[in-house]
Amino acid sequence: MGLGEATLRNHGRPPTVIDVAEACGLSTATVSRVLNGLVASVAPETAQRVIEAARSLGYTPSAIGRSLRQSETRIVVLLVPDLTNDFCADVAMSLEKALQLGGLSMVLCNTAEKPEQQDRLLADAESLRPRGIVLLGAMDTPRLRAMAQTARPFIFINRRPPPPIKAPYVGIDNKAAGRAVAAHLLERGHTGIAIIHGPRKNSASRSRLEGFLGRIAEHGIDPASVIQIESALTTEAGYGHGRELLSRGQPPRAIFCGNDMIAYGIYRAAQERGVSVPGGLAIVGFDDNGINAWLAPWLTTIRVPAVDFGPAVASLLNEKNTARRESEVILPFELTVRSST
Amino acid sequence: MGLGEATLRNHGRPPTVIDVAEACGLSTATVSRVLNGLVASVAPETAQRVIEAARSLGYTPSAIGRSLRQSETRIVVLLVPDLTNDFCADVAMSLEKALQLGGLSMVLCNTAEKPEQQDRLLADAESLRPRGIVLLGAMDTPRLRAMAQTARPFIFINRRPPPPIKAPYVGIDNKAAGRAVAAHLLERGHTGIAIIHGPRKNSASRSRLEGFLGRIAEHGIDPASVIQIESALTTEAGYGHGRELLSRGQPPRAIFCGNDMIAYGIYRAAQERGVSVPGGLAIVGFDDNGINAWLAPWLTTIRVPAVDFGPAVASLLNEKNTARRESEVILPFELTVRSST
DNA sequence: GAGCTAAATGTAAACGTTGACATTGGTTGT
DNA sequence: ACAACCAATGTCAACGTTTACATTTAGCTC
Repeated sequence: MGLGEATLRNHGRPPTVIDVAEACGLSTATVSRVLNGLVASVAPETAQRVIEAARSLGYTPSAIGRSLRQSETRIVVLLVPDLTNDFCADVAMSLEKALQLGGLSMVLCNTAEKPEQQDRLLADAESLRPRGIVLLGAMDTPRLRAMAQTARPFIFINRRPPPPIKAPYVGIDNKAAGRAVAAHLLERGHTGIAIIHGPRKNSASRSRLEGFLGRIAEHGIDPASVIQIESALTTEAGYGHGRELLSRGQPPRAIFCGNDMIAYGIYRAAQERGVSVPGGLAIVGFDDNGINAWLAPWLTTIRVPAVDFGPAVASLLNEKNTARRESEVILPFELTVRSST
Repeated sequence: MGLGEATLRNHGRPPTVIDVAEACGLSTATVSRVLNGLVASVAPETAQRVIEAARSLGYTPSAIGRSLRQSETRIVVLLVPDLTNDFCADVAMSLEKALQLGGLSMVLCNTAEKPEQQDRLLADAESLRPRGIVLLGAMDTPRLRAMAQTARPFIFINRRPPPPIKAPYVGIDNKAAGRAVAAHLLERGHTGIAIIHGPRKNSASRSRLEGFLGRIAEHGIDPASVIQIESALTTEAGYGHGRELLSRGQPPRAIFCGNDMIAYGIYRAAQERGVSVPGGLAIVGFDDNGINAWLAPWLTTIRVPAVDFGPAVASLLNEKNTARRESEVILPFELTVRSST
């Protein structure tokens, strides 16, 4: 049997194009042509012979060999800050799906919001020579700046590339979203407002804060009267800040959270202190995690179309000269009003 | 400047080990030795020269070249059925973390529980020549059987390898878990029991069902009186079955769900019909998603240590002869009793 | 100082694939 | 009959890295 033979000769390694060529008495070039669908210049019965030989040997082309020859892999690297965050998971899944359609594979790495880890992962990514590198929630690190000058396509999601770097961006209009939340809270007559936002280093957090405070100011309220807290984007952090805020002499009556996770934590803190929502405290989240529909049907939040991010990124990657293009895809958001405001 | 020179010569491609060798006037062998930490047989000042040249050129070794030479990549492929499921996300994240420590990268693919898609992805995975292939919730497909005979390490999570295949397995004792849930419900005096389980094709679902019914029978109840429903493991499916069950003339008074997602759906259906939990209906989930602590603090469920799966899988991958070894890692589960029972 | 050893470095082949170019043999046009 | 062409297939180099083996050099010993 051919299979045994090849296995033997290759010392346990998978069969190569040479094995297939020998098995069907043709050259490697012809085998390659057939297997890559260049059937135009191959006789039909020859093609058939190749296909049968490949099948009987259980041949699968080596992506390594192909990549080396073409000096290009079919891999895209995605860096996320936290996969347990629903939003990240949705983006990751939608990107993987979109890439699958184009025959690309996705390497997923978790930066855990740690700059050093991001740099380590960027180095690993670089050595993979991927088709592109996608950063969800990028941090401004030395290696990022260094690598951004490369020809390799970089795409930023949710947080814009740090200033000197020019690269495509996919996200929403965070400033407008911040304004929308402020407008909503003001319209409902809420005062005593607090905002628990993400790291100021991130363009997304900054823009939301800016939009939010801007709208507040327009309404004639002193933005300085708004309690501003910089926080990690986790339930635990939200819960901690919630307890602290609610134990103040004059606790806030409305809180705008950097994401839904924080909002969950705040909600828990409010419940524990017997503060009613929205009567005693209004809460607004951000992202509208898919699970909200089932488990947090009370949460007013900004719906971000996470599953649309993947296709948008994939199509940017397929464009020519993606690297140099400073294109932007701004996706629509939507204020989802529920009972927490 | 060296950088410009190399860039020019390579026509925009990243610098290679040859560029570095030329830049420091040494051979590629020496460069390779230094960069791979074989410092033992290289003079210290020579090593320094190499390192500086590499740095000034911005050299990053190509994983492709290395892989080709060593006919082995540093990639592990993980196939999951649904990344929006918290449990899958936790496993994926913990595996990625564990692999990172060993310098491995993780390619993540979504099978969406579709057999054809799993087979397509398995073919892609094979061509990547990964260090190992990890299947979370594997389906029994032709290609899986074919590939399992390969020397390449396969590891099964949560669902055992389909019978003829021998491969390492990481999971919990599903039968015991099923028994534990039954014991708990019986102890609380619940009758009129239903079970909404995952696909019967999967060993995990089957074992749970078996353990559950076994324990019921031991209690003197006819297992045939238990309503059994095979279902997809999603909130939507749970909600649908919940509505149907609760609209029956004699609705069940206790439901054991295949995972927490289904339980969320059931809960919603119960709320909508005004059925109290656990008074009118007891609900038990499975997995204990991390978000439960915050958003579903009412759900009695089996806690599966998702974040321990990654390290367990990683250590199996690092063992020698992983492929042939039929090892098993059975992780502990825990019945988390909350107010839904 | 010849002979030996060990340290430091160099040489070259191999990994699997593809595609530019070369070759073969047959067919058409004049 | 000869050139020109076309279709089908083959040859071979290149992609970037690592490593077995070869070579050089310096430091010893007797």
